[in-house]
Amino acid sequence: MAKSQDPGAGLTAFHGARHAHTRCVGRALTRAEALCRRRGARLTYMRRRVLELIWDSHKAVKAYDLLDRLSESEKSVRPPTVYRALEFLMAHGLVHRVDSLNAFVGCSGSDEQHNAQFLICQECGEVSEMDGAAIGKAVARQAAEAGFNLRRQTVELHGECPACATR
Amino acid sequence: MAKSQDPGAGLTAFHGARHAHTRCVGRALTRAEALCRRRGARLTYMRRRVLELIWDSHKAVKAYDLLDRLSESEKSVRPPTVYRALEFLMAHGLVHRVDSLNAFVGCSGSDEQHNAQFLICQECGEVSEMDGAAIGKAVARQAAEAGFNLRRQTVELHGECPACATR
DNA sequence: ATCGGATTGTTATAATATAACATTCTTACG
DNA sequence: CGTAAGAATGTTATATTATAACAATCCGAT
Repeated sequence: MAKSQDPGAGLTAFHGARHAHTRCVGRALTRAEALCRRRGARLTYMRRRVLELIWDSHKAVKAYDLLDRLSESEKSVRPPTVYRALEFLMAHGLVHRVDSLNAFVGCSGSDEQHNAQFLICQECGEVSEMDGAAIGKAVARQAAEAGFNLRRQTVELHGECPACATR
Repeated sequence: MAKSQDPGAGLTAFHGARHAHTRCVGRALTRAEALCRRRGARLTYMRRRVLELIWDSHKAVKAYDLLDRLSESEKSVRPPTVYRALEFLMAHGLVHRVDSLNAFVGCSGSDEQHNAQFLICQECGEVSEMDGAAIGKAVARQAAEAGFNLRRQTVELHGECPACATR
């Protein structure tokens, strides 16, 4: 249940230097389109463009890097444009904000509401999303014990990904 | 083991509107002094001043709020001064940065290295530090399963504290 | 065809943080 | 003591991240 049958495409795995990344991007865009259609939300040109750029790698991307890259292809783009697109994408769970990096990463989880946790490699910068049920439960339980009404969790784990750790 | 014998002074508890807060501040300063003496670190006037201001409440404080408050008592203080004091205090584990708030909170944990987790009330803004062993273990285990070499964790839980939840 | 809401453009600025170099303070040592 | 060396702070400037406010445009429903 936790393991993917397709190594390299697992949702919680780190990705090697050369995996078929086009597929990751394709999958993300397909999912975004389907999700927006279902919800009657508009995946406009700019929003799709930002999503593509975010999925350009498995690293978290800074808003102003997106801005620069957009400004290469489009005519000069301003901060609000990028932040609005990010806001939309986050609202629909297509992108996550990584608070400890002030950066954004594509959501590789399910459509459903999920408590995302992130493994962040300090070496290569790759970010891997987990839906760690055990962590989620431990968090929920401890919050409950403290009489705390839990609404949202930020779990960001910094260290070395398997590839960088063994290097 | 998880429960404090002294309600109102427990390390992982939220604090009521009127608890004897002078004691919290006093405890924090005493601890800071002892710790710095032990380590041969200098708890200078400015560092102590910043620590006091942070402990003025159990809420997370923004760097520029510290700046403003310092500028009331001292002659105009500039950002680097505050950030340097914060850097020192964080390096010695006397203060934590709450990434999801871009703000800082006094450390109420032990001197030892601890994996702090934060309960953050969205209503009143109070922040309560936990050292949730269960969470820490779940996190460590899941990281290990992913072949991830864990170095640092950011666990910030947003919701309503007991007082605000029942209101 | 056109009205109304959603989206994007544009300008300005707020909020957060650090670089780089000058000055002052403290301490250890002669 | 006096002073040299390193630590800490002051100062100036600027980088980075994010949002407010209002104008223009697009797009779908009537």
